[in-house]
Amino acid sequence: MKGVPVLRMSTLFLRTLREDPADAEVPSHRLLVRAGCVRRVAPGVFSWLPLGYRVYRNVEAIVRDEMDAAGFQEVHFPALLPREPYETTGRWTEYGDTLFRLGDRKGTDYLLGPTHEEMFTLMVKQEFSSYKDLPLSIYQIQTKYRDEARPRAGILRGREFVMKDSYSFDVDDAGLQASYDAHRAAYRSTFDHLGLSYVIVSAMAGAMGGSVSEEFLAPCESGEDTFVRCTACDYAANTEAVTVPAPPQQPVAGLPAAVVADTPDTETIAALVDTANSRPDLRHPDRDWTAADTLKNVVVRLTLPDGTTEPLVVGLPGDRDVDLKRLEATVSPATVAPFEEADFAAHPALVRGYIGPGVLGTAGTSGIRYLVDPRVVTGTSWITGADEAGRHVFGLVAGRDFTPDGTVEAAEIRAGDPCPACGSPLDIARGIEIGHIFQLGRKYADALGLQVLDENGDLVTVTMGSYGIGVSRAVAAIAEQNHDDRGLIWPRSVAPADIHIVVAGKAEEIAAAAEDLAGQLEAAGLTVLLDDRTGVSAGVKFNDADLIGIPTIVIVGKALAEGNVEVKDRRSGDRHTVPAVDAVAELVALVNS
RNA sequence: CGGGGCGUAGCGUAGUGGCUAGCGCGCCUGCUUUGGGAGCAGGAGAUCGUGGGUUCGAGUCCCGCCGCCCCGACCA
Repeated sequence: MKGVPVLRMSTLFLRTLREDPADAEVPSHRLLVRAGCVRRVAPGVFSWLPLGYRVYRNVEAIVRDEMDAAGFQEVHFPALLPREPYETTGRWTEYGDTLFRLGDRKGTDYLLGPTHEEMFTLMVKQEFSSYKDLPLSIYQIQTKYRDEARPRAGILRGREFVMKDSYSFDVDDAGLQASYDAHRAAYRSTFDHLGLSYVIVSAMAGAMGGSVSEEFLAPCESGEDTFVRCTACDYAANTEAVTVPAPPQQPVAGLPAAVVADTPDTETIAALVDTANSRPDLRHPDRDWTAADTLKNVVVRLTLPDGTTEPLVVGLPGDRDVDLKRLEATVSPATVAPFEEADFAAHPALVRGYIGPGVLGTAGTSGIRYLVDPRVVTGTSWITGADEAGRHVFGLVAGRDFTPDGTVEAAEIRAGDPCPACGSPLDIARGIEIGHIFQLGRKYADALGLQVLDENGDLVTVTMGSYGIGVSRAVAAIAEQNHDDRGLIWPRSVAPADIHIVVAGKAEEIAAAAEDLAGQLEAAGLTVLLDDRTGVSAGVKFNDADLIGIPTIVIVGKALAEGNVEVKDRRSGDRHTVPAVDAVAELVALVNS
């Protein structure tokens, strides 16, 4: 931001708050509100005030510059979109209540774009028809709308937000991989320049469709995504995308036959294990039974986008809970809900507390789809329900006594679980999703008929990638990672100004010296916030400066008597005196370093 | 979606069915102050989220709705 006039606190449209707003919990929300950066307008909808908007614009400019530098071309779509393209790809339905829908005066359906794959696909279809035109990567920076069930944490998860979304178009898989890699590299550079620390994790494509997908997560407590990181190798994944390593299959020959036992009042795993260990006829010959010896069968109700529902049973070791997010990610776009009384009433074959594989499976008597955890491999032996009240079966062997319809990744992931890549223990942490890159493949091109002629004159369907950066969310993520108990600490690259000058003292020479310094810094191309308020005590100004979080604070005050000013580093708190005549050179060097 | 908590001035809050809804911060005026959230005096600012109900009387009790925050969603 060269040549920007000095911002003056005396006239700035800003009111800082001395106390935390009562409705803000996470640090970024609290501090962005207190520092006068944003204000809430409606649930999940925020306005930007001057200081916050400067940060926002800096973030946006860095994103734009990086995209341009990578050779991607900027376009711009409307946020208000017609229904038809989204109907064609099925997302008018798949997006469900998350889609903001509206009608015009004639009753025609419109939507506010949650993301723009359809529009980009159609635009390329309209303009290009030859392989010679590809590869192509185009992007926009635009306001998106998603009617989130639960907006939260200020601008971390809003219903209106700004996203940079890119789309790549290639004739073949190798081209898609190259475009994907180019975006991945551009994203790394972007987040580096934004001053964010991040990890790249394997992810689930979800409703977006496609195969390969990675997320850029900014690790922090307030994050909504849980991810794992290997303590030994470089494996990292969203918990939704972690694949549980399957143990080797065991020979079934020689295993004892399954035995059904009366086990009254053992509707919970804990009660079942206690009973099994306390009864001589059920005891394990060598050791105590544990919950991991049981096969727990959890029933859920899937709701498909068209509103129809179907039951699904997930079988998993009894010491594990079902992670609904993981399950939902694998069955998307269907949603998952717990099975309720009415559901059990409709399926009498399911005996609560005693459900077992006996009746399960699409080929079983119940006809209910039965998927199991990858640990339930052929040859493993289980204690599980006998499908009769008060009875369990011991020694039921997978692959011999029952055959599930398939496996599913739905069990909770715990710290210490083995890494799927190397077997070392996994760590668990939380992060904010700041970027997501997908190899979409041909889902949208197929649905919308995006084809080009190849060098042989044959029509081929284009393969696509889609890539998003949460621009407004990045502002909040940066705030989450860069603050202390006194306020924000912006990275230099996005700070609302380069230098914050505090006029500490009422002497005219002090004000004049501060003005002079501000003018020189401005002339040198730095952006300056000058606290020139009169009648405001130095303490108030110092506190506001710490709250606002410009990385370098220059105090013009009592040191001026010796011809000095003080330069304070916001992050470290270190301060030192500098001869006023040398200040400009030092500050320019500091900012450009 | 479910459960819990909350909603009083720009912000933070007190208010136990009964007087003109109180306090701090912020804001305005004046004077004094001015290096880590100054002092004194005076002042403006509230349909107590909203709609209904109970009551002689409701910020206070009841119900609906809206909004905010937190937790939860399976234990077979």
